[in-house]
Amino acid sequence: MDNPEVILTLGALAQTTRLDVFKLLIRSEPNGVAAGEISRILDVPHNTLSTHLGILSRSGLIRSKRYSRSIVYRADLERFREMTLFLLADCCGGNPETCATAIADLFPCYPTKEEANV
Amino acid sequence: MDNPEVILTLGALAQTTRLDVFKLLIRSEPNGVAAGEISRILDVPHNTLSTHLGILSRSGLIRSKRYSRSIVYRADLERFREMTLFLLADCCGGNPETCATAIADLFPCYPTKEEANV
DNA sequence: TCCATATTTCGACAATAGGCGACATACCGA
DNA sequence: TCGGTATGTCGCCTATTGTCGAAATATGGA
Repeated sequence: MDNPEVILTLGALAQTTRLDVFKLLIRSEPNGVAAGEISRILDVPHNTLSTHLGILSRSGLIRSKRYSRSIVYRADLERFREMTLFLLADCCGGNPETCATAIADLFPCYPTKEEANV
Repeated sequence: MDNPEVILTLGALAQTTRLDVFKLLIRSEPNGVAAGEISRILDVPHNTLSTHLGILSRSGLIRSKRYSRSIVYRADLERFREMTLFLLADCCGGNPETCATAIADLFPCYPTKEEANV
C-alpha cells in the first residue's frame, strides 16, 4: 500500500455519511447490507448514497456482490488492516526501531473490551 | 473521541502534504522539527505549510512549542493511538464480540518488523 | 413483453479545500 | 529602536467535493 492509496482510504472515511456506512458494514460483518437497506437505515437518498458507496468501493474498504435485484455491500477487513498497519508502520520507515517501540507503546497487545469502549 | 473528531483527524491525514508532514514528524520523534525545516525538507512554501500545520494541529495529531524564533512541531502519538483505537473498536459498538475477534484477527498481537514493511 | 423494484449514472449547483502572493506578527541581536 | 529571521494570517483564485432531481440500467415476475 503506497501513499496515494492510503490517502484514498483515509479520504473515504473522512466524511460523515461514509464513516457511518463503514461502521454499519463493520457491525454487519459477515452478512453485509444491501444498498437500499443502508439508504433506509441511515436516511440518505439512494443516489447520494450510491456516490458514497462508489468512493468507498474504489478505496477498497468495501466490496459488493449482486444477489438478484439487491447489491449487498460488505466491509473488507483485510484492506482496513492494511491501512491501519500502514499508518502504524510505514510512517516510521526511516526509523524502524523507534517504530517498533512506538507500536508496542500504542498497542500493549490489542485493546480489551474495556479500553475499546472508552 | 467522537465521530466529528475522528473525521477531523482522518481528513487531516487524507492529503499528500499533510501525510508527508505527519510521517516526517513521527520519524522525528521525540525531537520534533521546526516549521521552517519542514518547509525546506518537503519543499513546500512556508505559508502553504503553515495552513497544513494548522489543520494537523486542530485535529490534535501534532503539537507545537516555540523555541525563540522557531516553532517546533511534534507528532502526538497518544492522539494517533486514540484515532486508531476508534477505528478498530468504536466502529463495532453494536457488536463487541465480533469486534474483539475482528481486532484479534487484524492484530495477532502487534505487527512485527517483517509484517510492518509489507 | 410489460411493469415494478433496486441501484447506478448524469447534470447542475452550492459549498469547501488547496495553493500562494502579499502582508502582519513575534523574536532576537546590535 | 532597527533590521533580519521565523512563522502565521488574509484574500483571491481555481479545483474538488457533496447533494440531489431526473434519467438510465439491471433484474425478476406476471
